[in-house]
Amino acid sequence: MLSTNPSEHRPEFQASILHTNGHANSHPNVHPNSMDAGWQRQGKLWSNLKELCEALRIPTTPSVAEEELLFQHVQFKTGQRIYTIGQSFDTLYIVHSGFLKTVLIDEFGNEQVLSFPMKGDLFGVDGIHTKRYASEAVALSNCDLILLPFKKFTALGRSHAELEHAMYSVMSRELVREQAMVSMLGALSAEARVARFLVSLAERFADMGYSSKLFNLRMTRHEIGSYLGLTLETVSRTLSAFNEIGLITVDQRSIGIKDADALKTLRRLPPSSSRAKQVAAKKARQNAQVISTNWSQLGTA
Amino acid sequence: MLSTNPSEHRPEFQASILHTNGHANSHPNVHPNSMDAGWQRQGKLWSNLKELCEALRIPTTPSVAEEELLFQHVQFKTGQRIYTIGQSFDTLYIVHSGFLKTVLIDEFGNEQVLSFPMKGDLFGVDGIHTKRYASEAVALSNCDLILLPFKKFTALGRSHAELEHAMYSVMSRELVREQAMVSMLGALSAEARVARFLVSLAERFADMGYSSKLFNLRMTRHEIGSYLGLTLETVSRTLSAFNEIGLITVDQRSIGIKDADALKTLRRLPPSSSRAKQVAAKKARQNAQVISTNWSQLGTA
DNA sequence: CGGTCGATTGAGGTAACTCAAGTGCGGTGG
DNA sequence: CCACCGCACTTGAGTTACCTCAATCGACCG
Repeated sequence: MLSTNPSEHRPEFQASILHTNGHANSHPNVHPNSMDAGWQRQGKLWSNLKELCEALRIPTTPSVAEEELLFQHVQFKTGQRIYTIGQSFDTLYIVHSGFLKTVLIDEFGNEQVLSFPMKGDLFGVDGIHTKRYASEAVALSNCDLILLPFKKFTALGRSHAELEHAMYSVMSRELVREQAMVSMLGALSAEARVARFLVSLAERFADMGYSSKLFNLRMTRHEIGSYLGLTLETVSRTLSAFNEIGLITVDQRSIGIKDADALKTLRRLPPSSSRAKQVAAKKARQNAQVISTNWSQLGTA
Repeated sequence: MLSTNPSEHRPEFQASILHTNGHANSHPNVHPNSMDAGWQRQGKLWSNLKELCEALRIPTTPSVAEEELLFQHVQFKTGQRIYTIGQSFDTLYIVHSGFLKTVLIDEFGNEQVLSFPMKGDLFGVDGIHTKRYASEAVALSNCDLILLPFKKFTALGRSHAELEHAMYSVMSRELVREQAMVSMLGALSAEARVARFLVSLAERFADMGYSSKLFNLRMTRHEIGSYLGLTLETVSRTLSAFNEIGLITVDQRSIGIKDADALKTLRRLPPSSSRAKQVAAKKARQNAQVISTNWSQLGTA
């Protein structure tokens, strides 16, 4: 069991993995509501099942609402690690507020960013299979996370049949996201990747109740590049190019979306594993004008 | 039951699939719905739970061995599609024999290969979330698949508690595989990707009881390229290069592994999102002992 | 035997990388 | 307070790894 001491508002129980110097760097940022205020007083350290389901955007049924099980929260400061590769797995995490990254680290110490979990996202799933985390999670801002011990997770599936499906669904969702990522890395140009990244971010901010037109990046160019399989210079140049074309405005970490539609459809000439022979050729003919239109959009740069 | 709903996306196509019966060229007029009674005796068309678990390499417990539930098999011939994108989801598939590919198809009809399922692999999982398959599966050879209706799948988790964990584990395994894929596409050179692909194939063949030193590719250069985010020409050139260096032998689809170790460690100068400098340095300071441990472990290689 | 398809190989182009210089911000110390 | 320094970011110039286009060749198949 976890430490069950709710009066402890500065959880040190994870100290073993958290020897990071805690510079309490509170971001000066555009928080419309509720975010940083989420864990106002030291009171809000636990959530019930209903709140957990709401966080994960899972439909709540009456039986769920009645469930009295409580789930502990835990706070992390910017730069702190939630878990490291190889660490023994026993709990999943749900982001209640804040921003994180999950990374893989290769044999040379190079980081590869895998995802940027934020409010409502579940992470830590990669630890289930081998009982050890396969990646590393780091807080990009102060974070409030809901702990979901894997044992509780599976038990929930058994006690609430309607939840079991949701469990699988959430994991399936993650898999689809990874597939989309693979597809992007395998087939899209640098500009298309950055464009899609921005659109995706905007949509996620919108889901969270923030502005999708103006927001602050929580990650560096280097981290974006790592996520997208590009160098930080390419990311920077691409953002500058989008800025010149008028698709966005850029000022350091602050991004303004000016032409979301153009960003969404931006593609450029199929650069890699494109050639799709018969079927592709047919459809390419049908869509010929679309491609050329996109070209001209971007070609004026 | 396999999608026998004529109002689905590709009614006639599905129907034709269902009529194909790998080993029995008779019964040209059999209805999909009437399979169970008629075909059971013609060889291995059903598996029990124990066999299913063995196929998935899941530990079998006594209670599993006693389970009398039967799971239907279905055969597909080379080139046939198992399901298509957007098709209503209700069953998962386990490869009993044969080779397949799963692909994503973009708006121009270009294929992006996501995986090459073979014996023991589970696929179709991406359909759980939206209730529609997010990808398309195609047989690269004649295949024998075990049908695992999702309802049965979840029910198994409930009736056999020890299986529930296995269910999540299998899905987690898939997720880790996708992560490795993302990492590869984001950070490795063309040669390293092809090398790792060959090593991975060799290991999977070994798992299946085949030779890991000499095997036939079941996919084209184009499909390999699509999978690895490369063009078919680059794949071909890289294989030729490996051949000249003596790492492998190549003759069309036939591959002989000559120096597995060299293939495994082949990397080349970190080509993309590598440079770990600042971020790594910062983290090194914060978590000095942890990181340096990792470095010393691997840096001396 | 011609037609199609997959694979190989060459020549040339270019998108993205590498290296490098320079800016601006934020923190720190004299 | 300002000088300094570290870090993230921008921007430029040169390089290269991979893509594109294209020709050739062999295997398979009706």
